[in-house]
Amino acid sequence: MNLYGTDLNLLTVFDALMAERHVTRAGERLGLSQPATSNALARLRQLTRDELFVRSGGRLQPTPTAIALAQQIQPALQQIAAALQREQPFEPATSDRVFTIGMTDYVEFALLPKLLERLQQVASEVKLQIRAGERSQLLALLDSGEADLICGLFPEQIAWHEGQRLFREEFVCVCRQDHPSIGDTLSLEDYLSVSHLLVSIKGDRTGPIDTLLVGHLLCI
DNA sequence: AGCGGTGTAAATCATGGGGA
DNA sequence: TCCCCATGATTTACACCGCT
Repeated sequence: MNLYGTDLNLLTVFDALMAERHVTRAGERLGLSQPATSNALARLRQLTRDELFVRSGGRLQPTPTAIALAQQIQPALQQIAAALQREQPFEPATSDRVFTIGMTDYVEFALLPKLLERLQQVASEVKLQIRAGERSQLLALLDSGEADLICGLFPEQIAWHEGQRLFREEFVCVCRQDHPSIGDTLSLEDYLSVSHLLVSIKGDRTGPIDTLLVGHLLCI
C-alpha cells in the first residue's frame, strides 16, 4: 500500500473514536467539529472498506475489523508520538507537569508514599493527580487518555499498552494459634482444606486469587 | 523565483432523520 | 422531545501548473 496518498491524520481520528466511541467527543478531543469528524469517519470507512463503528445502545460500537485495526494502529501512534517527543526531553528538575495516575487502593497504599518522597527529591514541581478505580476502570482511563499511566495488577498483556513490573508481592496468612485445621506450618493443602470467604469486588468471582480458589470456596 | 488561476479536499454551517 | 450522527451547500486551504 502506498502511504503517500493516504491521509495519516485519519489514524488519529480512528484512535479518538476508539477511545470515545462518540463522534462529537472524538472531534472535541482532536479539535475538530462533529461534521469534520463524521466526514473523517466516512473516509476511514472508504479506506478500510468496513463500517468500523455501528450505532448500538446510543453509542458507537467498534466492529471486529475496527478492534483488530486498533491493536496495530494504537502502538504505532504511540511510537510516532514518542519519536517526536525526543525533540523536547523531559527534565524532572524543572518540569511542573501534572501527571494523572490511575491506581487501585492497595497500590495507592503500597506505592504512593515512596513515590511522593522520591518526587520531592528529583521533581519537586511535578504534581500528581490520582484516579482510583478497579482494573477495568483504570484500563479505560488509560485508553481514553485521561490517565498518563496506571498501576495495579494486570495479568494479561494488552497489545497497545506497555507494561513494567514494579514489585513482587507475597500474601501472608494469619490465624489464631489453636486453629484446629492448621499445624505449625501452613501448606497449600492446609489452606485449601478450610472454608473461605470470598471478597469479590464485582461479585462475579473474578480475579486471579478468586480464580485459583473458585473450586474450593464457600460463598456467603 | 514569484505570481495568479484552477481544481481538489477538508473544513464549517445549517438542517434533516433516527433512536431512546 | 432531545440528543446524536449524516448530509448538502458553501467556504477555505493548499497543491499544482503555466506564465512572466
